[in-house]
Amino acid sequence: MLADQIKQALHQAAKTTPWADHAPARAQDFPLETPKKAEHGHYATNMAMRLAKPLKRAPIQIAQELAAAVDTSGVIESVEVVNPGFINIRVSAAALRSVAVQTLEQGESYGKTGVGQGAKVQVEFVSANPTGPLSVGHGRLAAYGDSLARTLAAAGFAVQREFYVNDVGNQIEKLARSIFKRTSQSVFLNLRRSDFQTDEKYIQEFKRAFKENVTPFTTHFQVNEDDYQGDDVIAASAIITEASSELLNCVNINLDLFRSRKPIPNVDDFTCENDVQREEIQSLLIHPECNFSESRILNEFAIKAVDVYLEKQQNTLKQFGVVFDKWFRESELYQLDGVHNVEQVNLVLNKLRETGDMYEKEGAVWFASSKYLDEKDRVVQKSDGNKTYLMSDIAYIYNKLGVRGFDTAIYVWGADHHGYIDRIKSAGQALGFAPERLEVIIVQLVSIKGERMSKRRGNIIYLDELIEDVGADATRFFFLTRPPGTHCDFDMDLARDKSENNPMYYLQYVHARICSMMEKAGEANLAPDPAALDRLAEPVEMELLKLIADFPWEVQGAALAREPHRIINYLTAVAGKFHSFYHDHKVIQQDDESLSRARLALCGAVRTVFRNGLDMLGISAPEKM
RNA sequence: GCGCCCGUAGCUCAGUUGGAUAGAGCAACGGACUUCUAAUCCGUAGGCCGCAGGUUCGAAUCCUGCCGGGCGCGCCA
Repeated sequence: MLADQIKQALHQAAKTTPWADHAPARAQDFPLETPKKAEHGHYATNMAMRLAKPLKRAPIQIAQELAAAVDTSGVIESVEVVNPGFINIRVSAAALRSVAVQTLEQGESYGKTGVGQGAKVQVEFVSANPTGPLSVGHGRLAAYGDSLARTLAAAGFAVQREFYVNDVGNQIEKLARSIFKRTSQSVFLNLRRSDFQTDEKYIQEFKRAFKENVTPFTTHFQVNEDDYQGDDVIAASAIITEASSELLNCVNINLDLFRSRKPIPNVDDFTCENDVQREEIQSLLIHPECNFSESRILNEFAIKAVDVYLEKQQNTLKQFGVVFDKWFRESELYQLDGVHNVEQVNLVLNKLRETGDMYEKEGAVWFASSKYLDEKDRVVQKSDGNKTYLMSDIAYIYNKLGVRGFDTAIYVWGADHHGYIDRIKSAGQALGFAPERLEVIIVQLVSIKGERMSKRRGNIIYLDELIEDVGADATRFFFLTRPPGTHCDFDMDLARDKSENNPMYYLQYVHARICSMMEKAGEANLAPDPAALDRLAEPVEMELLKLIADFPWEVQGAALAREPHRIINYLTAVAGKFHSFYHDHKVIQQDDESLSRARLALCGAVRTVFRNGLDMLGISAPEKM
């Protein structure tokens, strides 16, 4: 890329100065910036000012020494030293023109660089609990994580996108119980989803019928504060029982038992010496006639519920253009490891016991996270024997960095999780991983402005509703236009706006405009011709070429800073320049074929930048608008 | 109370490891379509960069204190 060539040249020049040993060792570390003002050149370096202090010399002199040594016979056309010590660099027109040639040659791979050196990076994001639909907050996480992954891939990292599924624990049990209750209700009410045209109608009738049938039964199977109360549970219940008549049968039998007031045997009614005995009794309790027990039903519901919600989430994300490479289930960490014949959680637990990072106190097992970054120690195994989510998370780190060998694991979390950063990083350190291998990025929460449809469910809006309302492109655009750390006020009215008020079209329009122009050119038998590029001489054309040259540099910067929003800023700047150029200069000129071909080549390069840039954002590049 | 994040134009926000005269979009006002798409362009107006100190050649950016807003502080996930 052009910037690298400049750095090389400067690095080379620095070697011949009196202060050569103070210059950066590697060319890629040579400071270079792109000035805001055109009169400050194409590139600038503040090297001299940085060295003024260590060298105890006037920066302007250092700058002059460097400037004098720069080879101006290649891509650099001129260097200029300005107070207090800036060195402004201009690139030759030939070098700028060759940028367009490269862009057209490289096509979809233009913008890619090798800084990542193929390092294995995992981006874990969204990771919502499989207990409900995705919200708009998840949407921002999805848009950010996915664009970050695309940007990292373009910068030469080997990226894997992962979604962590919390499929064990209290939340899942709670969900299973809620679905079980809803299913019992539907059996009692004798309602079947298949008798209704849509889920909405079914849910509506379900709620109406339930209200009108208040019996002792309803007090037993009533959903309360401890249950998930959303309508999606009613739908999930229907989906599960439609797919499994066996399970529905069990619910039926359970209801019969309840009606006949036969007590449902429970393992807690017996005294158990130990877990083995407890399990034996549990298995004996399975009803002899129908081979079922309520806890078994709940277990079955839990497994199916996770599948149902996961599939829904996957569909929503797919509509959003986000596809994960791996859906990692927490339960995997509790499966026996074939090599050591022990659960991964216990493997890690024992490992940390040996290093003294885990200890027992008051019947629980604690992680000594305060030895590292945390303010206090945390429980990983409760006194009832159950592991906490933190234990899973610790084992998960080991799985990522130790077992699967990612060089870097990036966690993308919502702001409500920021309190866990210290403990998760502590865990990484306790396991012996270098701190920089575990990154946590906090994405601030989303609020909705101009929202009108929030009456039904308070302020909760689901991601699929948002996508349906404003479209996947606009949704992604508005989430990505801000850096992750800022609070996002989502302007529904603006996002929904299908007119020129919507800034997203400003970007897409560039692409559509060029496509349409290319079509016109084709009719006139004109094609882009890089060989004609030396016809380009207008200042605005050279500025456009310079911007095109910046693309790989911008992508690289966005990837390394984990800030994909920079691509939007960049594309907006290119769009402004392009629209301005388009307005002032006619591309297709019947009486000047070579100029037409040259400008078409320029436009083709701009189009490539937009295709690739929009792709990194996950926003479509329409050919017509 | 403690911790993290944020505070920039009327609104939503950029501002690249500290750099040159702080920028976009929306809203407002005034212009430009017989022309490759006006979903566009050109111009005007709009600012104690929350406040006060400090660090230095140089601060919106780094440090300290305060003010205002968001979030988090469980043997919950």
